[in-house]
Amino acid sequence: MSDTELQESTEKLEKKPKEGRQKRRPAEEQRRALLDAATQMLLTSGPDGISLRKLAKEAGLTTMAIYTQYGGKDGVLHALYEEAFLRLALKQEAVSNEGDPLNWLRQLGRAYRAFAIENPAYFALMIRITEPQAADNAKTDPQQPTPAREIAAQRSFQSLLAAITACQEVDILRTDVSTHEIADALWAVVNGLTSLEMAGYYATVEDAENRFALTAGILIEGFYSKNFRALAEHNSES
Amino acid sequence: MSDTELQESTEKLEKKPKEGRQKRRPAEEQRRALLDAATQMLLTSGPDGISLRKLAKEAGLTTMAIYTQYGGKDGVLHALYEEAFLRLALKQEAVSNEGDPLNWLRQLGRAYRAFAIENPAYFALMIRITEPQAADNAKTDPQQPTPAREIAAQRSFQSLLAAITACQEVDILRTDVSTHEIADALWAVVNGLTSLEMAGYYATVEDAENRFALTAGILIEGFYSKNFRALAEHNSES
DNA sequence: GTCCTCTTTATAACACTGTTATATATAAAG
DNA sequence: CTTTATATATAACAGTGTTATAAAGAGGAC
Repeated sequence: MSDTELQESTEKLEKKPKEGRQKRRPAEEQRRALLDAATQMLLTSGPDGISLRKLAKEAGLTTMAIYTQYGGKDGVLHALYEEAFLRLALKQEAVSNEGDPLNWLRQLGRAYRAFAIENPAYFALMIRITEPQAADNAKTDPQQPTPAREIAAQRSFQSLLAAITACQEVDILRTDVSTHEIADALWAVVNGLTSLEMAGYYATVEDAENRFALTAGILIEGFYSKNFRALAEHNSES
Repeated sequence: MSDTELQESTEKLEKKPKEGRQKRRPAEEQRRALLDAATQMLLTSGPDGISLRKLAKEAGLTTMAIYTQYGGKDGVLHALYEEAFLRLALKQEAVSNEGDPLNWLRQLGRAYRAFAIENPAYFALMIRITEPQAADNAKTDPQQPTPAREIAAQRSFQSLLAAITACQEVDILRTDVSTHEIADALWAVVNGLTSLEMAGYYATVEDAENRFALTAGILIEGFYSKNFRALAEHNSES
């Protein structure tokens, strides 16, 4: 399954720089038409609502075209994954990185949550990647802890790393913990909170916002450097 | 879908105290045989590996028996959900609540992670409950933020609430934040960290353990009361 | 016990799903 | 132009969950 994805990915990468013109007239057009239909189907019916037959009918093609273009359903979902992570990365990069780096970091967390709220279908798809597979992975190769599809997610992680680094450079955040460790912690918490909210765990939106602000806020404060912590406490007392 | 579950649940509750003997000879036996087969199928093949036809064949029954006993596949999964949360609750309650309440709280978090590692299939099923449904929920009733199946999860939440309350009573944890708010924060973080670990996000088990200890530790410290924080800092300096 | 009623069966059909053979048509290469 | 390889369309395959429908069983009424 994952082998097929990797083959299809490398195959695509090898073909593109080879020759400018594809085999049949509308080859790239088919890919786009297919992906557009899949995107609309995802947004309206969710990840489970995507069917190959409906997809082919919607795009005006046969089922086989999906296999030649994407290698099957997994390939289509994989392409949607990439689109989702790309959109998230763009939203993260749209956050202003000028001024207070701590504010930048906080805005990144809020942007993550906002992305999920604005694009619930994309977020559901992203979560499905990051889902425990239980005993199913016994069929696939047990190694490979970081799948190839995580590469798409790495880009949105760069913004987080940059913001944390900026905070560490001006002695807001601790430097005795690595940037990556802090990023992992913040990402795990923000993702966990957002997932629970999207799953309807919190009764109201206000509840979700409060829980998010409280938990994420406390975690960030936990990574404050000694000097900045003393400064923050001094300001809160005055 | 969820209506069927509720009907099946209440129907079962009304039938049981009515008369001791069921209609056909093996009625309760069928339920158990079905659920045992489903459990084994879950443990060996994961949540997606459960098929009604294979299930019926394994339990020596026809497909229809599943519908009369559980109302369909969702009913079977629902029963497995309950079993999973019951096992988790038992594991949580097995944690010693004597001695240091802060240690009790920490052990509860570790027990949650240990449960996931020991029962990956059950955990995958529990996560599937707590999964964003994206636009799919447009078909079901939009209200009802807390489904009936969460009742099963409430029991394991009680241990967490009790531990936090105990910590608040001896002035270890803050009391200006409600017990439930702290519990929500801790649960979100522990669940988020564990989900990522089970999804293979961390390269090694050591990495996962370190991230878990760091993040959960920092969050708990963030809920320390002023007196306890001062005490803890004093001890660490000596 | 007999009759009636109602639920549970068993068999099969229904409407799907993703995937894969296979033969035809089409494009590129020699 | 011929050959070769790829993409297509059609259809079949092996599944899935769910639902009609008719036969068989159990429970209560008389």
